[in-house]
Amino acid sequence: MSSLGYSPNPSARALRSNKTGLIALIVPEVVNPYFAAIAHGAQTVTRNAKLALVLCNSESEESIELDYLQTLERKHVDGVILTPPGPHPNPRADAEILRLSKRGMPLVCIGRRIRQDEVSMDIVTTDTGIGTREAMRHLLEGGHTRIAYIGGPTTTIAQTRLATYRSSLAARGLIVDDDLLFNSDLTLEGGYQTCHRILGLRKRPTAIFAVNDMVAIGVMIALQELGIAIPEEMSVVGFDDIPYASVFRPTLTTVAQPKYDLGRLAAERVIARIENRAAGHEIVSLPTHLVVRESTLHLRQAMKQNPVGAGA
Amino acid sequence: MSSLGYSPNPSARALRSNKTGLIALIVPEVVNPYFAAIAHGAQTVTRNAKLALVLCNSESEESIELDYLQTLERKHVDGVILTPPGPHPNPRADAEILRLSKRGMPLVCIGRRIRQDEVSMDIVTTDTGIGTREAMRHLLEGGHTRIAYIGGPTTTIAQTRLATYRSSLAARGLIVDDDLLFNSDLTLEGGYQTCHRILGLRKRPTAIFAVNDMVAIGVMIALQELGIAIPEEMSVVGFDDIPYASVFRPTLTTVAQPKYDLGRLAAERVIARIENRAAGHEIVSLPTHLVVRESTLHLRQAMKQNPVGAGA
DNA sequence: TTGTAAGCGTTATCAC
DNA sequence: GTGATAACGCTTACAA
Repeated sequence: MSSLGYSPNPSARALRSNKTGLIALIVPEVVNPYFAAIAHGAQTVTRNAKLALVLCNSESEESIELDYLQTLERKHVDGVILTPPGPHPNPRADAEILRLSKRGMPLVCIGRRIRQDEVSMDIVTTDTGIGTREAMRHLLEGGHTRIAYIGGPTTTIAQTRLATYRSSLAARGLIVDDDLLFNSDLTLEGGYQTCHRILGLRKRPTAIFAVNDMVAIGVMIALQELGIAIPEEMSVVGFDDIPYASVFRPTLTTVAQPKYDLGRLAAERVIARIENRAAGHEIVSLPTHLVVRESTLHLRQAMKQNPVGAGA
Repeated sequence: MSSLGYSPNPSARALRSNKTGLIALIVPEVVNPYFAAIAHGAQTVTRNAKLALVLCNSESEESIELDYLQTLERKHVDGVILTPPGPHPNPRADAEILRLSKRGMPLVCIGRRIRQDEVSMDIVTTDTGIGTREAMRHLLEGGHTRIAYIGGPTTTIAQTRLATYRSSLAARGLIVDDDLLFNSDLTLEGGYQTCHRILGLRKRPTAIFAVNDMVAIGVMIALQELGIAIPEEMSVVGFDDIPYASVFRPTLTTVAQPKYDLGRLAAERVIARIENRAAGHEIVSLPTHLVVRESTLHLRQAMKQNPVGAGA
């Protein structure tokens, strides 16, 4: 019988069982190490489950993502993992996500929150607040009192971070100076330009907290060009801990996100839902933690060099 | 009829037509920006062709790659794109590749050469020799006479590079000092350690040519730790032009490879073969070019600072 | 030109 | 428990 190389025909099986064995992963840019790491995590899980991971790269374009959302259903994929599409929250795409989810498509979003009241939906995200607080404490204990914050597009996550920034300052009795709040897109160039705006301030900060490692590195490039010493004259903190963070000099202090696990858990969740073992929708939140490197003054150094808080 | 939302069932269609609409991409590590860029290129093409790209990450492990090679046939993918599996050429995997190809599976290899005499096979690769020669000319014109070469595992590509290194020196009447030839694995750490070995030489070189950007950056990290100025005391050149090359400081002079196009052309070739328009197997070679950045002395600088060739 | 029937390979069901 | 049969939805070939 099967002793001589028989293997079942997956198409026939798919036709009969209504299961294609395909899981789609939609990302804005595979080339971004953050999303590559998510893909890696998801791929490992699907491989072990003998499923195929279909890679969908939306090029950060709303129209392409929307197209995928529509096409994938027709392709009869068994499930979809969706990571947030670039900066701009997109109402049409959101509507499509809701539609898919309501039609019963196993669908897990990574790091994105659709309005919670409206839908129940599977979400895998990270504890942004905790990481942000840890980073702020690190800076505050380093003696900084004027800390610039570079935010990104106004997503739920971004709002959480900003709120934590504010409350961390308040908890120390410090006043939030709105002049120190900036916005940037999530690129190197964005960070570079924003840094120049920050340095134009009358009362310069002594530290910059960026929403993202790429932005933080853009900031550092600008600082280096201007001959401003990192961390002695300006400390910098990022978010994500992408590999660039430890390759750039000085190495970047950053809030690490468990990128690989984000992908892994999302895939596991999709599979659970496909196999119908999944008690309702759920939101999973993974821990973040601060990785202290060279771009910030450590407490002891700070005490030596900046007894009270570095002046501008 | 189709006016009200009908869409054909892909499984039934696949069963009938023996075409699943799936193309597999096997890479060692998606997280490596070189392979991520290839994936990006391939993905764009498959999207336009309304096909699905199945991502297979072998974790640089021979056993996993082998497993994919076997499983994908059973999954009835329409074609396979294969990028070289890490450092060690693997006879068993190579045998499987040949078997697949002979069984008529549309299969394109990126940057890897199976023994040419033995099989005809579709290959998309780059003009390593030309890029290497350009880089060597840049260094030689910069006044360098002692140039260390860090090679990787002995693949066909690596051999081409080394041969070009030798002939470039010979063309200038320079003698190849075998003490200046090193080997490293293709990682940051590999470059870091090899750099220490290079600096242990009695007669130090004034330039280092690394097989790969990650290795080159490892070299630069080691140099910086030891307080050796780049490029004044040591020039460094890499290969690939991954994004890290322009983010690291000093920015890295490197031979750019058209990574995205590698993926794009490979996908186009697979599709051509699937559609039976493909006149025999072919080898496509894409151009490479030198990107001069901060890690090497430019000609004019070199003349000022190193009239003849920097002494050790 | 339009319509009907058979078959792709699996799985599930039903009768034995 | 074992073995035949129907049905999944499409495609294509052939007949009307």
